[in-house]
Amino acid sequence: MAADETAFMKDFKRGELQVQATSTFLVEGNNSPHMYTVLSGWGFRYKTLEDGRRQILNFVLPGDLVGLQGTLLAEMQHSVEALSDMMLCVFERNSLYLLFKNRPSLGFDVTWLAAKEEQILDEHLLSVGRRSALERAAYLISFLNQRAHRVGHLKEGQPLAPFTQNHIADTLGLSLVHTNKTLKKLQDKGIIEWSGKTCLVKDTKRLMDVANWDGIADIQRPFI
Amino acid sequence: MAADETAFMKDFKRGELQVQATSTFLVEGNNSPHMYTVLSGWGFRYKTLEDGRRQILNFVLPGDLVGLQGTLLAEMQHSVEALSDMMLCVFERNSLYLLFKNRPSLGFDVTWLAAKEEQILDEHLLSVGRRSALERAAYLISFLNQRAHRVGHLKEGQPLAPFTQNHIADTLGLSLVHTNKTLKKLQDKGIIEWSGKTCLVKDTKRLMDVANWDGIADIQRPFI
DNA sequence: CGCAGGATTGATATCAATCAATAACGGTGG
DNA sequence: CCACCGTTATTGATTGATATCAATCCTGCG
Repeated sequence: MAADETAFMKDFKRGELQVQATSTFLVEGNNSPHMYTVLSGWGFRYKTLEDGRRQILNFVLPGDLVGLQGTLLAEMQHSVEALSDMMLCVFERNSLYLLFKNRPSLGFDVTWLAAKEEQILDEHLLSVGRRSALERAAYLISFLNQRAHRVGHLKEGQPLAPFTQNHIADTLGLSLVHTNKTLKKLQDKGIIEWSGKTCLVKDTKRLMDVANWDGIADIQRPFI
Repeated sequence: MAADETAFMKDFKRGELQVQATSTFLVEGNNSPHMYTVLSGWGFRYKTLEDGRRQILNFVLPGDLVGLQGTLLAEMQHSVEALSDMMLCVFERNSLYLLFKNRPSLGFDVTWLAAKEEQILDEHLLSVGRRSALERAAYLISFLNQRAHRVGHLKEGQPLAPFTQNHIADTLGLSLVHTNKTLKKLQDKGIIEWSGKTCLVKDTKRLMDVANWDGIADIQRPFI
């Protein structure tokens, strides 16, 4: 980001928000006046049906934009919850248009991020719709691992954390029990190691193999 | 759209493209130099696994932007196929940034459409991940029907067409046979009527009821 | 008339959900 | 330090939903 852009963003920025692990900071149906960029920590976006069934849509990591839908489409149709403590950069919803007007390149970046999110959802949908339980689990863990490394959220040899098998289940569209058995299979093959609220990937290549997945395109993400 | 914007778009526009029903006009992995807006007809976006399993991600209708991912992220990771004959408005991929620079409000609209697509994918993911076969089918048909009416693609009393139960199956993440049995159930309840490559919604309200779905927010879509 | 693509149906096989315990673990209060 | 408790993980048995297999039936069309 160029110097003048940084200056502009500083102006655009409204403050920082710290949220605690397990707290839901954006709620479906609400009409928050804010939009965020994740500075540190991670969380997830989800929707629920009336009877409580929950589907996790995607995870948010450092550099991700959160709440754009609410900003553009008037109302959030999903909630966002923190997995770890998070630090967020807060923006005023109403000033988004100013960004497009005064800094077209930043507006372009926002669109880039939106398109990227769409691409990820496409892959998730393929996964939930057409991959078997084992393939799905392998894909998800591989995806999370890769993404976490890319944004510098994880160092080499560190496990994904903290999250429960319930989170995995609700992402995969499987029951908790079956998810447990499926993860066990991956563990028995020596591909991953689940322990506590932690998942270590021991063999990235085989994991992607099982998933029948090529990985995330290695393009530089713009940062806003 | 204001008069000067129309003029600008005319300049931006590269021509029109007519595609025949069943032809695939954007292919996964390709790097097309074009981006499109749908003027008439409809089609669908999809991805496939190596062994041929196919997942339909979403449908494209008049007013939709097609190929934005390819433009921003270098490579299309899904294909697009026409269900009916379609007329497309062709744009040059490289000039997208100009649009952001010279007509921020249009850039803003592009982002709006991207966010909307994301919202729809969220709902589809919830559906495929957590709704039962019957609920899923009801949701999908209800969704398509509503969307087709909103964009003026369908008049009152007309059935959705043309598409096969195979398309439905590949959208729902179900097998063809089970999809057939599920649609039959909806038909036996008197909610829909499938005939040939056509599906008529007879009772919108009950359909949404079965699906446990509230419908698409009735916001005006920008047109590009 | 015969053919091809699409729709429909019944029988059977599989995968994943549900039910029901139990085990491991961390945190808390005594 | 220990007993207790809630959350998370694990396991086996059973049920239920959906996939697969194998026909058959339409219907529009050459």
